[in-house]
Amino acid sequence: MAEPSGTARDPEAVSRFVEHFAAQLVEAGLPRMPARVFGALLASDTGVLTSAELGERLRISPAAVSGAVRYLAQQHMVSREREPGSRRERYRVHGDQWYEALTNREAVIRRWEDALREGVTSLGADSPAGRRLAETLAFFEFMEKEFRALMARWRAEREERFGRR
Amino acid sequence: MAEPSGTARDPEAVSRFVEHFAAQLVEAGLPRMPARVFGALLASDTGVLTSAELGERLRISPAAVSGAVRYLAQQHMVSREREPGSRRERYRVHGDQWYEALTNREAVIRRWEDALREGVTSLGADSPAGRRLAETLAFFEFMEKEFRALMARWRAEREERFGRR
DNA sequence: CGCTTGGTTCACAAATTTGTGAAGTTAAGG
DNA sequence: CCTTAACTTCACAAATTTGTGAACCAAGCG
Repeated sequence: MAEPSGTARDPEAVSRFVEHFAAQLVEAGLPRMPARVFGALLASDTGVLTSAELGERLRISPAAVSGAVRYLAQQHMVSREREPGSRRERYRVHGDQWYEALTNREAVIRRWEDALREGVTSLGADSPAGRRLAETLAFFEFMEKEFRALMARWRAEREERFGRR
Repeated sequence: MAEPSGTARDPEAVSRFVEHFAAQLVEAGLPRMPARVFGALLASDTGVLTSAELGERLRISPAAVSGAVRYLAQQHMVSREREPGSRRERYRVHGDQWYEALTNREAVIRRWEDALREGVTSLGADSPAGRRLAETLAFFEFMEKEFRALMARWRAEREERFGRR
């Protein structure tokens, strides 16, 4: 009932991919369960799964699902949708949304910048250390600016190659 | 003896910056000790400190220093230098090196791409899930390519603003 | 050659994180 | 209203990670 029966795929193969991909995400710093849940969503045909489906596919408790999706939603890697007229909650990976979230660490970078600015003033802009911090700060500011342009270019290329969503 | 006495700074203020900045890095996924060590190096005037100096400033054991610098060196965030004719080991943050390492997750991305490619074949390039994975893969390939150009632009801007190293 | 200083490795205790079962909460459906 | 389905929250046990002291190693120096 989970997938439109159009494409019957080997669940073994799907699971192998999910676990392998999740392992890479874990290595990159994502907690284990969120990584697996994210992998399962990515590998689902519709890109939407309910909590129950996630728990079943990954063989984890409802509590684990709950924790994982809360984390992912906070990171903007999935969106939750309350299907009206039903108690089922559904989670979705948007084609765009998710990788923006992964790379877009905007908020994180912003806090680094704040800390660096604080450092420059408190160590003195004229001290050698102050200069090093200032340069680092300039780098992040540069990246922040350039990144917007880069994402815009991607959207253009994407639309051209995959069509609009 | 640690710093050239030219700029006498408030060690309190330095420590505050180090801890605050380290906290941000930790939040971004870096382990605690490496983050603190990195902060201490960033905030030092020369950008070079010995193990002993690091241990003293951060109030941590030699073992902790050893572990932290091993980690940082592996991530290419610091380089270790064996000062010839002395047993002292010195650790350095290069102006460039370090932020390239932080952003440049090249190896990580490469492994994501591999996992995604595997997924596309095993789920079928024509299935909806396969198409989603393919699009994700295309995104990372795009980023990888663009990122090189972006770094080149940064080096140019940097040289202009801060002079060559 | 030994002594001594600077670092590394190892085993372990402490702290943190993870995932679970069980109890609690909310709202649909009779 | 009362029942029940679908989560969520909580307390706790298990596993993992962290940082330390202690033993160990390597290289200058006398």
